[in-house]
Amino acid sequence: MTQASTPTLVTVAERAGVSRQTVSNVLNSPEIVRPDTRERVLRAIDELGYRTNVVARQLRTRRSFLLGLRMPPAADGISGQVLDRFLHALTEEAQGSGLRIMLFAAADDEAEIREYENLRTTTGIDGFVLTATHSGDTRTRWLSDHDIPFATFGRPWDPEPAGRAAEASAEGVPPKPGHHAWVDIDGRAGTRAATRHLLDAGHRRIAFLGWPEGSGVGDDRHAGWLAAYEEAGLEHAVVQRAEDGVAEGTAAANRALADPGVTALVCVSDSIALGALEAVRELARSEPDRAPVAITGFDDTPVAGAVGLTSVAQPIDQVAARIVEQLRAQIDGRPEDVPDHQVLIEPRLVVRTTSRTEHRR
Amino acid sequence: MTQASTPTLVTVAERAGVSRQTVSNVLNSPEIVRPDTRERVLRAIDELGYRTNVVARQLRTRRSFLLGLRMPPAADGISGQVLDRFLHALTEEAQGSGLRIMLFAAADDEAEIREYENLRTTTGIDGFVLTATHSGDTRTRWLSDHDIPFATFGRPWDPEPAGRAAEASAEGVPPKPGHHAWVDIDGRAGTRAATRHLLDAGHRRIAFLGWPEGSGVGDDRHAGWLAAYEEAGLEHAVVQRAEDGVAEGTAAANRALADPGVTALVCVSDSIALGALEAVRELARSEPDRAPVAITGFDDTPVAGAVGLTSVAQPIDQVAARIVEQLRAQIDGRPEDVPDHQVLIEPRLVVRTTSRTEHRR
DNA sequence: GTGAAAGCGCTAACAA
DNA sequence: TTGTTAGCGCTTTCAC
Repeated sequence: MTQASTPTLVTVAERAGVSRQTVSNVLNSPEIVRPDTRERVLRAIDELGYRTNVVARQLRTRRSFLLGLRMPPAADGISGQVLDRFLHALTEEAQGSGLRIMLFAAADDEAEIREYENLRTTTGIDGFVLTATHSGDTRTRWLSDHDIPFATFGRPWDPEPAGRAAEASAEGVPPKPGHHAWVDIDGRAGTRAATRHLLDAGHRRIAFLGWPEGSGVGDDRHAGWLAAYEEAGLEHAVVQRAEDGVAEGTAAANRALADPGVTALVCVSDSIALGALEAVRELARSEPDRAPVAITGFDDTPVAGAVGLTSVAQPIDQVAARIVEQLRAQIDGRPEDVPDHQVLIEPRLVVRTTSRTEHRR
Repeated sequence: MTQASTPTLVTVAERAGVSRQTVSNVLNSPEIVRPDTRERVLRAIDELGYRTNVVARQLRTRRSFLLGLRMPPAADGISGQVLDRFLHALTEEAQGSGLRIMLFAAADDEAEIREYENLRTTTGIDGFVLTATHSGDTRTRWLSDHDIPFATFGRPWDPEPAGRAAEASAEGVPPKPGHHAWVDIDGRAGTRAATRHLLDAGHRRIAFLGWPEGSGVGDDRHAGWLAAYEEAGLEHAVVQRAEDGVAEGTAAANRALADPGVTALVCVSDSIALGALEAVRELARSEPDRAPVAITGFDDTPVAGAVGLTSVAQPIDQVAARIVEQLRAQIDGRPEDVPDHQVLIEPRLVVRTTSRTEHRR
């Protein structure tokens, strides 16, 4: 009766002439085993091609080394690309740390929370990665309350809920508003760099093309433009707002360029910037005498590179790495080992042709 | 001693006053259990909030209901978006069929195969979804040889390996070259529709801007352009080839437009088409008298919608649905229940402004 | 340092 | 129809 099936701990143990848990020890606490025994066991493992069955281990240890991620609804915009890259980096980074990514779908936050519970009790998932945090996000609260490891790509955008925190601590519940692990890109720093870059080139009236007020990400980027102006001791110029999209960008740019003094546009996204590019081209055609208008985008999507758009690049790889790091520490029960629980990563300005027009007062 | 921990089959059994096995039966073969017992058990399940532990079940049944998917290297091009959408549709579709998607990373096909083996013996993954099939693909062969369920998004692009097939059958190995489950978009039909659309509008010299010869997908799309010309009984015009990319598209378009008779461009991808759009605009500026040039792209990416590019839309949702269907059948051991083992899905031409220029001979 | 026993939660086979 | 027995492959006490 040949042992044709895949080898188990017992198979290895028999071969090495030891007991089953000695093999287990060699695998999990090698330092506890005498060197020569260890050597013998390792050889048997190698000869048999033994691979540990993680399902069995999971049943025993209740740890799956699985991370759940909701596959967010396909973004219409060009900016959806960012998520794609994040997913890729995350998969790679997780794999490097012995974790796996499991995808799931959910229609909305409420459904997502239901799925957390489901995946947790059902497949024993160890933790979750959240994207697209927004103000009034109920997911982080739920996960915190249930002591489930998680980290978010994106800050908590809520204002500090002083009222609730006070109330909660009165009831003895630890107030932890937004005190979860998160990693985010410093959008403010990004647009500030872009705006400075344009100010340095001599531009004085730089319009900001943003999203409607109220989105955390959008407001953050707007703040960077403001900051650059304040730091330069200048008065800020025009702001135009629009939903994300190329056509919307064209319209917003046209409104901004109605002011004849405007010589540059800082855009909240590459989609908007692409639309602005269109508007600027049209302007160059209709008013050949007007000074060339510089443009910067945000996200550094492939299209930006393609059309020569100066843009703010998000170091997605870093984001993924830190998220995995934080999650791994939480899962291993040593969250204190990761000093930076909440990480803001500085983006990088990638200068291309659309901002290369020098201006002097 | 309260039962604070999550309920198990035993907990439910005790509550319902039956044996563990009966509860299991209620869950897995309800028709075998007497209605009133079933009712009682179900009530207990409900009251206790019991959820079956899939890990334990998996250990016993050796089935994980997990599908593996390699997260492909982030595509630089705009066309990468297609994959993003596929991933989303796949996740949703799989979830609807009780399957989950697990991601993994691999540097190349060889590493991917190693990971198949790894995931298989380690986490007991049930099957794999492959993307980006290409000629000389070793992955499908390996999976077939190991009897591992899988389905590919993309046809096998190899020529029928007559020699090897003959040799294999001589040795008694069933020759199954490319006889695995696959779903693909009919690229040929797509470009054919695009070309016809332009021919119907009166265009006669329609250039094809393609990728370098040798890629299955690219050649397939090229074939559609040829077919439309042949069906129309006309002689085909210019072909220009370039690597995928916006700048490359501009260059190729310029080469094609050097022929003054060319009035339309059928492009192999949206990236190329976007570049072509740029070239056509420039041309309109430099040679205002030349007839407007129509353009079509391929993939119907968000950018296409944004700039008004006529493009061929891939029904990704359908692809995902069929793939899950096939995989589910294989996993359940009833592959014969899915009649169409190999599915070619017809894409849809989305007409926008870039092809709206009417031409008469 | 090593081994024996127990059990994670479930289902497949058989017996009652 | 229902219950009993056994075991999936692993790790965690606890003796030795």
